[in-house]
Amino acid sequence: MLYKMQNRKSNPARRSGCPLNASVEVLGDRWSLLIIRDMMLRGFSTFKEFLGSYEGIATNILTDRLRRLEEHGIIQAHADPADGRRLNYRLTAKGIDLAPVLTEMVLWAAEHEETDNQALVQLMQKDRTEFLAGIRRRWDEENRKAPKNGKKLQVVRSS
Amino acid sequence: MLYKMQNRKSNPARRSGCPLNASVEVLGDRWSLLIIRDMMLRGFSTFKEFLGSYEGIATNILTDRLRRLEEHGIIQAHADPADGRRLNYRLTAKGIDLAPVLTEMVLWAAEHEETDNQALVQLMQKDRTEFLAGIRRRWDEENRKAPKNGKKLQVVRSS
DNA sequence: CAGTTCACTTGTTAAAAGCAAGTAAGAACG
DNA sequence: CGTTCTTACTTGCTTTTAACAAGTGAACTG
Repeated sequence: MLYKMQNRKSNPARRSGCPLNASVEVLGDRWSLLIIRDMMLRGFSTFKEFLGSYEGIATNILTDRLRRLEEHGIIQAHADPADGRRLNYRLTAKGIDLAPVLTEMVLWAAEHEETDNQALVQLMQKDRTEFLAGIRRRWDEENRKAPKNGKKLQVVRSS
Repeated sequence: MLYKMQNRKSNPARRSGCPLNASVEVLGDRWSLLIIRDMMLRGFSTFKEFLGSYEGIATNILTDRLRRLEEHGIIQAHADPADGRRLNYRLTAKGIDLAPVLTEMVLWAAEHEETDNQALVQLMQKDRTEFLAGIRRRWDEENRKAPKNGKKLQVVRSS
């Protein structure tokens, strides 16, 4: 098992109460933020889409990260009403609130590292507030229609 | 060896050109950001101080993270002119530019997780721009006096 | 109802983290 | 000026986590 099962409430033995440490314990690995990026910026929502992302995550790691993000209340899995095999993962309010973090990380890297995707970066640089408002707007819209058809899962996880 | 040695310029085989991925590859682990926090917010600068931080990093991991952060140009080691044993680590301009990232991570965790240090959080919430300006100001001051006595190391690393 | 797609599992190997102990260069004290 | 202490590491070993490859079962598709 990749991660020991933990009571899904609050903080099961955190290293410290520092808020930065809390963020690091949730997001401080090589994949979680990339999954959130794919959902927030590219509109991805399924296992297969995440798998196909350029960086190439392994299936077991992806499964584990999706479970962790769900345990931390950052994403939620919804059964697709049109296809029983498919799970649609969506960002929660807590998840979409990570937009400023992602934005600052993108801006920092764009300034100090060699990176691609200048279009996105320029959007962020031009008016960060408006960029964030746009992300929020899209999320609001998706959530206004989505919960009607794809209802929350009863059984979140089998094991 | 904890990390394979890599040419210290630019991007030695990055997973993708996405700026977020660049940030994640540099900062996406359980310790780097905490070390940066200690330097930025608590004024720590020596190996011993980092070691004593609450989360309890191991000596070999700390050595490795300091080396990585230095390789990425986020910190710089300076020989202490008053004590030849001691190295003073200081944030570079690239390093201090991480202040907005840290701030957003702290604010996110403060809002969505159970955390301590409400004093710091309220400072950030009240006026984020002024908070960031304060960090920058302190860094400017420290750099105005520091480079005079503690000059840059000739031999950065032995191996 | 044979084949395919989707979201995982399982098994194995590689890499990284964590722990304990040791070390070398330098400083402080007597 | 030699013993002791401090700082910043190394080294060796064990545990945990990540990565890679292959397989599985339920659900859809032609």
